[in-house]
Amino acid sequence: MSRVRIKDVAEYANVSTATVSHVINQTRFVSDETRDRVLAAIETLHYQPSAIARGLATNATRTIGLIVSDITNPFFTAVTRGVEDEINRHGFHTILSNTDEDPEREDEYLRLLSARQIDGLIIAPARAHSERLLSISESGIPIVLIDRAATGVPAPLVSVDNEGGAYLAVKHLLELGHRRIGILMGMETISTHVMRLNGYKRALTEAGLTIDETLIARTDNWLYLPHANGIASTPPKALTNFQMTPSTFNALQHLLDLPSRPTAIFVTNNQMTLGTLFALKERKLRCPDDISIISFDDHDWAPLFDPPITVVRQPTYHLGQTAANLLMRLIHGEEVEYPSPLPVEFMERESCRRVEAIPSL
Amino acid sequence: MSRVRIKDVAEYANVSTATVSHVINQTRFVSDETRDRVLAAIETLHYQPSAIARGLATNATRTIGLIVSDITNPFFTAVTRGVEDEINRHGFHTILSNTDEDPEREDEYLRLLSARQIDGLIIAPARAHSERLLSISESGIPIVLIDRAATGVPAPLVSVDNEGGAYLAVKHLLELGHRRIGILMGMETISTHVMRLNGYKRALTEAGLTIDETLIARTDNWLYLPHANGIASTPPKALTNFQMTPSTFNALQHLLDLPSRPTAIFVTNNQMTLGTLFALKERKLRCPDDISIISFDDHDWAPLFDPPITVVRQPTYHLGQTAANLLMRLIHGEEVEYPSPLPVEFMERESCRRVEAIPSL
DNA sequence: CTGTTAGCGCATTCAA
DNA sequence: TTGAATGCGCTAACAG
Repeated sequence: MSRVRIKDVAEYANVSTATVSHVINQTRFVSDETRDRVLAAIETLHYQPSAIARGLATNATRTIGLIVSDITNPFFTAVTRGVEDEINRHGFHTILSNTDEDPEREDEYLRLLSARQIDGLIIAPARAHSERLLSISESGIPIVLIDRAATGVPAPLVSVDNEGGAYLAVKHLLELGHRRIGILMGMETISTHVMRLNGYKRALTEAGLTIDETLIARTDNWLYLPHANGIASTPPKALTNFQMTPSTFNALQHLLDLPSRPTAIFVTNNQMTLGTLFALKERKLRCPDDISIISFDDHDWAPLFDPPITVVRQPTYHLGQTAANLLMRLIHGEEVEYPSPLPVEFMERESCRRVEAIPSL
Repeated sequence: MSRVRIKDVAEYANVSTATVSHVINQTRFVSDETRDRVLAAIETLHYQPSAIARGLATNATRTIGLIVSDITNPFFTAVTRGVEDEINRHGFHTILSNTDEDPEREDEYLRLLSARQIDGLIIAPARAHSERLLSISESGIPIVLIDRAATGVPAPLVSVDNEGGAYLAVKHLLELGHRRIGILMGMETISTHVMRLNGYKRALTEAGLTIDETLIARTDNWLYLPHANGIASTPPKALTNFQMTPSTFNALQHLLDLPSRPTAIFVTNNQMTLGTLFALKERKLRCPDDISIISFDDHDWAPLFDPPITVVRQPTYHLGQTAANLLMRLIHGEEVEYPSPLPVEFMERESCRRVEAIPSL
């Protein structure tokens, strides 16, 4: 730890602590001569100002909080990296927290972070309405929402065009001749999923189809597999009931067990896509021969799956960057206008096939 | 921000600030009556102690630093999650930094973190020897190394049995009859890769084979693809030259262009595995028919590749947990013994085939 | 059982 | 062009 304090530097350089402070922060004029002396002293003593003390004096910590549901979700991994890079570029630090979509954990983290006097917060809220988030906002700390909206919080939202992206995906399936199109979606407490459902519905409606509620499978984002399944080293997600019920896997079984099975499924995030592929494998269903899959959110390995997955890609890293950049501007007291949704990109690969005849109903 | 200070609580409860502090920290006896009064005051005033002020007074920030090369690498993602969970369980926070294996960035982050007076540090060092890491260690802040060793730093290392795992992998290939076995490895500045190379060599030597240097392909961990290749939304890794040269892709070309091509390749981490699969695809080489692949480090999607990849799995999440747990004990002043490497697990899938005849030499 | 008070290391106002 | 002195909010002697 920096055992040498500003006082030591001052004595060594034969100036007051005020002067040392001012040369460090360039906050008032100091003659070349004394400045050099101070700088030299800092150098030889290896002086390193204490961020803590500075924080107490200035009421600014140069630290921001980042709250996501799970860093292990590749979407948030990339977002986090984007935030990190941008934040660090400004000489700030990021404190990371995972909520696992649990509102209580979110509350706890919000409490802890505000005690830490973070200078700003980037959050993918676990639910649409949070009292604590509101009160943090009211206390004046800048907030940027990422990926998901929160009601009542006067903060910019950085997200993609979820409705439009979903619309694109489903439209693609329609154009390939599909008529019974299922959707596998996450919790409707999350605005993102609602938007994607909306896009799905709009595409179907525009095509003159009616919405069949049995084709809408809901799941949480977690546990895409009945466990003990021998796959990699992810956190023990199966630990809480909250995370268990109902898994992607189960939700999908329902869809596949339907008397008239959908010929295509729109899967609304990348974790559920994994679950879907596992489920198809277990049921020995071939994609795209038996069923077509299109997914929201791309990843590095999507082109390497069997088959390569057709997706709607979101600019994940850029999402994080944008949010961080916005937050920095808010922290610096600038006015920012609320950004419009970032565009998504359609990536056609091989997981959707053309169907000729409308399946018998 | 917490506008209400300890003084306000004290006045409201008609006690001294000392008493308030003591009921909060349970650091000396307080009568039930006054304690209740204080607690009530805290409640009604929504008092939230300032972590900053506390930090200045106690010289402890309840914050640790975590330095990895890239959170986007699924290995470090899982490790980070493990660290996070364990650290938060103790009421501490984690500050995250990505070095991209760049020693200068590492130095910079170390500097910033020590100015922040973190209570401890978990680091996957970018290189074996770091002066700054040494000096941080000497200044008395607890350090735990993760995944990789660093010379001269008196800190526990939490890693897996890299040598043994590599040995296992190569032994498997040998048992399947392979004799020309290539290795695709990362930078030798990282101890982990050296250990894996050692395991590779030991297996070959024990089998009575001589080490063929042309079968050893070295690469950095980055950029597993010539860019503009239309895959997901990872950070712009191609931005620095450091990260570009020589990519997995190129290193692999060399191996595949060999006059007598290896019949199997041991790929020493998951990022390079992606690169390998892309390269095979581009060369229209079938795995395992044309070439067998075995990889160090598992991931959720490995079973879904075509073919499912045989791997040596490491307990990534557990690795992070263990490191964090160790660090907490160091922070609390406990003596800890240096842990032995965690065991790896062999996961046979379908990317390695038996070869009958020894290929003509 | 509880209160007074002196720092923690820095930034900053007021003076000079 | 620079110093002296005060305070940021809390903890922890020391005192009672």
